[in-house]
Amino acid sequence: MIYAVKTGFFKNDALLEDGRYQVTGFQMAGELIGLDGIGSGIHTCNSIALEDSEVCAVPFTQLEQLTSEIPTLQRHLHRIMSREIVRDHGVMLLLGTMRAEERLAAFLLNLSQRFLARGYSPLDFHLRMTREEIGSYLGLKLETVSRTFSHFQELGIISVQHKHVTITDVGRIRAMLTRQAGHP
Amino acid sequence: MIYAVKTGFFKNDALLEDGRYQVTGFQMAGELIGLDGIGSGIHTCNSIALEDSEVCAVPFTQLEQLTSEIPTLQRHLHRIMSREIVRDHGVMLLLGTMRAEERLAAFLLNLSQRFLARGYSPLDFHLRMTREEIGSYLGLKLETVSRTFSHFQELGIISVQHKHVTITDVGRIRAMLTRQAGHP
DNA sequence: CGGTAAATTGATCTCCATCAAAGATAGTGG
DNA sequence: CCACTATCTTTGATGGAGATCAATTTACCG
Repeated sequence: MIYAVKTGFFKNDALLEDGRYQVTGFQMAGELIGLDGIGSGIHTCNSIALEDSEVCAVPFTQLEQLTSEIPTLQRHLHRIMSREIVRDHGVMLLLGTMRAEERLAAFLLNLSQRFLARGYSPLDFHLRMTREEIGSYLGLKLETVSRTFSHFQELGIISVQHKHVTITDVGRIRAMLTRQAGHP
Repeated sequence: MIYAVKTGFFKNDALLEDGRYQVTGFQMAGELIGLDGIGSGIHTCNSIALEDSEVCAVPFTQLEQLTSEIPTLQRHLHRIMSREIVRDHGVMLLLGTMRAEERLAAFLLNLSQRFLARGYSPLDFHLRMTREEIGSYLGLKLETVSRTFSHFQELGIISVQHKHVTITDVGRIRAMLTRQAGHP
């Protein structure tokens, strides 16, 4: 099965045999869940709704039949899958090269853009996930996430009240992601 | 274009506008390069041969035509793409949750398995990439990679001479990846 | 209202990055 | 064949970002 999110908010996570666990992504309206199972039919990760949500479930077999009949759909599916691969590479870069503040800035900017694309305010939104889930996704501990939020607030870049975030200086957030030459 | 590696060894890397750089993977015989460009036709990363190599280039359009005609091929392509997504999630887990020794152990084990699958010795092989490239892939600095190699050697787990690695205790390497309960 | 989960904040420690220098290797040309 | 150079690797010393441990505080919900 593949699931298209109609409304709501999901988290995706991977669990290894040895107990290692990590949030691998968050999905909102219009995004697909379960691409990892195409072809093999076996999913390697779980998805959990973080609020009341609606999805549209599509069986793999049906999807593959449709795509062979409709070339446009096939191309569309390929585009979505390759976009997922590119997105994962972006997360790998984040996890491999960024420091805590850069990671959180990238995270907030990404959420902001996705809310904007859906007609919600890009500067004022409600986080559906906990600090721990954010930390897991960003490769940080929940305490570090909390501290970094506080620090951003001290700097006057954002205003946080628990799960409600208001971005007051998008420029500064963007600037955090533009690494200066010679920076560690 | 998609490239199927016939012989040789490649590294793949992503370069961001701000100069951030990371090796996103290594490919050997039988593996595909360029899956990120399917659908959009635009590649977001580079591939560099680390030794004399041969590839088979397949244009996207031709590939998509063939897959709509041959259902088995379509399913095969989907399987390969989703496997790439799953692989990326594995790297995300590595980058997000593992310490240096675990990362290098996972890296060596992965190489070992891939050499075995191709009929080469899984316990005795030649690294084609530099310490810096390994470090970039694993989210570590080259010095840390070198030190960790040395440490593994002191422990009697492997024997390293520059780019030649001999695994003398696979069990211990596997054990490093089986995180004990309560471990940091 | 209690009771539980989530978040904040502080103090300390650890792993890895950074800085620095020497040693090994392969490739080049005399 | 051997010096010569550029690149890669190893190893040591030091420092810093974030993890860990610990204690409140705040929100959430039956």
